[in-house]
Amino acid sequence: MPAKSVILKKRKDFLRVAQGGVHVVTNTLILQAALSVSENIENWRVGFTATKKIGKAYIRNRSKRRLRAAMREVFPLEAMPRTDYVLISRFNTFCCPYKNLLKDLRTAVKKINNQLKKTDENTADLPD
RNA sequence: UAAGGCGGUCGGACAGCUGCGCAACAAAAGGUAAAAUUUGCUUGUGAGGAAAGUCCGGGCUUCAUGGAAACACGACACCGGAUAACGUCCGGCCGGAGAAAUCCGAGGGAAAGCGCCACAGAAAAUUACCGCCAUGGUGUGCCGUGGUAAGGUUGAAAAGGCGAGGUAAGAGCUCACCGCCGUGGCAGAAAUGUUGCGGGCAAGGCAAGCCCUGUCGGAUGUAAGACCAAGUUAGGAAUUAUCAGAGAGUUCUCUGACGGAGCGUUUCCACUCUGUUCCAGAGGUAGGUCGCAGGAGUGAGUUGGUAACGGCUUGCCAAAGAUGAAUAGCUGUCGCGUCUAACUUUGCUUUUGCAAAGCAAUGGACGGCACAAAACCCGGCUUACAGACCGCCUAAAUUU
RNA sequence: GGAGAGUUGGUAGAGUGGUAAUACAGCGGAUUGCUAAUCCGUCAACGUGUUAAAGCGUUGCACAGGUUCGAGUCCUGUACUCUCCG
Repeated sequence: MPAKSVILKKRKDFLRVAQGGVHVVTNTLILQAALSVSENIENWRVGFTATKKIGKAYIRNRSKRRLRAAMREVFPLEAMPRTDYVLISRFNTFCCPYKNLLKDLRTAVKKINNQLKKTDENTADLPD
């Protein structure tokens, strides 16, 4: 298990993941991911986003907190190293049952890992 | 009693497990040392009454500066006070609502000027269509001239109102009362109230139309601004360069004059900067550090004041300080709310039971269970807000 | 965090304080053997009315107040949308 998760903070990182990566949509959240560009980082990294569309400030804050709490339970078991994840909250992230949130996050992470592996193999096959 | 009004306080509580930001402390590695870094069964601490809207007023910041005058632009506007200041607050006046407590009001000027008042109506501000009266003519239908503004019609609004006198008919033409305007007395610090005298209607509404009068205001917002600083990039050309004097000694310095520039514009004064022109520059992008938490602060007592608020004494806070933004997630118990019953009440039935009503007690179910989260800091305003509690006031209604 | 603009039929989009234009789309009709194009009419909501209409009334310019005889327009507050500042 990695010692500590690294939180994404820079706008650049978010844009790179959103444009260059793959994404999975579930009922309660959206997950984006891309391989990390930095070679030094052994651990996975993760960022959280909530748009103004889903509500006012206190709703956005709590949505992100719940995502963070769910991440702590799920990611140590499921996440791949040297990968950047971005979790985006949806309308019902704020009010849905916590168990649903956990379940959705687990399935989303598994799916996205499979997709990442595929793309990784494809790029490896391509001749430089 | 229930109802209404005003002011104030609070804004779920406790426990467990897993976590977050900041500060302190300790340890680790590191190095001359320090900073930064990592770790911690360590310790402490961590959202609001509106943190919100960004609507006002300040502090603070930079813009190369201060003062005066005029102009422009904007805000405000009964009177007096409070305040650092305000469009805020307090007290009073006037107008309106209410039975009262109490509440509401952008509440200066329309006799400085301009503008607008659609349609309708004769006329929307020096007006006359129908009327009424007098008089002349006449074809006896009516027509002309003059007077008048009481009555009619329109409209949101019609030229003081109402009554009496008066008159050809009428009219503030005259008079009483009311209103209005001017002016004096008294009360008051003033707004204003009250009262006397005079005028004789001249003066319709709109200033949240332009405007006038008075008061106030430079712009900019912590993405201000200060500092450190990867990467990248860093002197050429033309022409000899205001005037006078002095020093040094061959392009510099000082003094004075002249020209130019200096926080909306113009002018003046002082002060400062600058001295041939053009391009490129004279560094500061990514990133980081500071700004960044104790100040017009607040509890209690006392004192001045009707009050807002001020003075004095004494206590409390220097431990929120983030920046894709911490203060949480889950579970349990209690509390709260809603619903419900095998619970309660009533009716029926010999009982079992059936039906209806209810949530005061008992049991159960459901529910993040008000509005909403600091983002430089204060004083206000505005808007959102489940529920709980406290104090004072009113007396229409009901009861005793 | 800060600064600024806007909101009018289904859509676009005018509108000096005095009757909510215009275009497109839609609907109905004319034209045609049929369609397109063209031309004419209609077109905010609700109520009333009628066999069906016409007509009549009320409310409508994001929402709520205010000024005014009268607000889409002027003033104040609220909500929402968009743009700019890195």
